[in-house]
Amino acid sequence: MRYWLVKSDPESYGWPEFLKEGKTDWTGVRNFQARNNLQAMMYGDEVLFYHSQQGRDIVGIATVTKPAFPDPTAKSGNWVAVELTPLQSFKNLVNLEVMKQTPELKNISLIRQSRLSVMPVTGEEFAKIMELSGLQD
DNA sequence: GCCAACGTTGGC
DNA sequence: GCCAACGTTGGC
Repeated sequence: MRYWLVKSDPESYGWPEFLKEGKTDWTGVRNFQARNNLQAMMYGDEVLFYHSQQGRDIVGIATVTKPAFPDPTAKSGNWVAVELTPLQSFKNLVNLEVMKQTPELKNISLIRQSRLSVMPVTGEEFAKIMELSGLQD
């Protein structure tokens, strides 16, 4: 199983709406690197859900319930979407600033490549984030 | 609101 | 094919 992180501006789509809907198609990605990451996701992979712009926190974990399929919102081009389902809400939100101050997370893509919206997370990074969230996994 | 990072576009 | 201009994202 692999670990990932997706970003969303809570103003357009936040964790509470995601919980309410019960699942969502992660569409609209129009960046090749992010697209490649979506394509590499497999059923059951765990995905950290990060609120960009407002909060700047990882707020919970989702899981991939449908691997990559053609993005229905794309008018042209080879873009894909996945279906995500909420798995767990974090007890303690994990803030960007805290991650920056955590030595184990200094190489995390979230910090190194701030504009990428879908990115891989290592097992070690995932474990550390779980620890910071107050959930033991 | 500003600005840095960076991806994309278009002129040459 | 290079690179300047421009647009977008996201941290601050």
